[in-house]
Amino acid sequence: MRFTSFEKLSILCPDLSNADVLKREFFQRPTLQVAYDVLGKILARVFDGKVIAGRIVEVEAYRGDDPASHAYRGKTKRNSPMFDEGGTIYVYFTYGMHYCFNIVTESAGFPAALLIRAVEPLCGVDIMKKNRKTTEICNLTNGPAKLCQALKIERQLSGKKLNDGQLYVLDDGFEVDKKLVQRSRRIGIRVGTDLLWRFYLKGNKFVSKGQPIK
DNA sequence: TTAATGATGGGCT
DNA sequence: GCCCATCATTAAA
Repeated sequence: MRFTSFEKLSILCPDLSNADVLKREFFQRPTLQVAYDVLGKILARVFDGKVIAGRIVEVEAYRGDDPASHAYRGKTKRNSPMFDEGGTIYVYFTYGMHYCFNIVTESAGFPAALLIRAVEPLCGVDIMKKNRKTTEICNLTNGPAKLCQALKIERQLSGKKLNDGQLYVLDDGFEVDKKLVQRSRRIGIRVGTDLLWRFYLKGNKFVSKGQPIK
């Protein structure tokens, strides 16, 4: 299945003109496996007739059996997308001002998701600069809330499906050097800090610095 | 280092 | 229902 829903794509985003949309089944697998495999894939937002996209370079896994997960205490209005099938979008609002974007994984009824923490800008950089109110490339998408701002990912997408007109995950054939995939503890949490469920591409300048181990 | 900023949800009545 | 600590962050100092 090709990413053909937007005709001007090849003009605006030459790198994506031949990219494949990842099948729903890609996300309906064990969360940690998806976390590993999704590094290097492309996150593409179609908004206002334009495409904004970046390559995924840092993710964190959150599972229902994990105390750091929003789904740990069961289903609520906010976290209900985490209980849907893999390939669903989960966006939450936090700290009174930020959105964070997650890709739901596993099968329906098994709550789990991947927090996308950083992408490397590929296209629509001028739009990203406008959305982020900065011209510094390296400050556009190097954080979970930053990339949401850059790609205009907001609450209304939560619960919707990927690859359905608004937000896509694509494979452009880019091969990740698997030796560069690193694991670490997750960032910004108070519980579940022992789990090495953060995955990132070593040396990529959009990846977070990380947190000291206490 | 800390303020910004408000939705969320757990605990209680 | 009400209360209020917490929060998968960011930018400024």
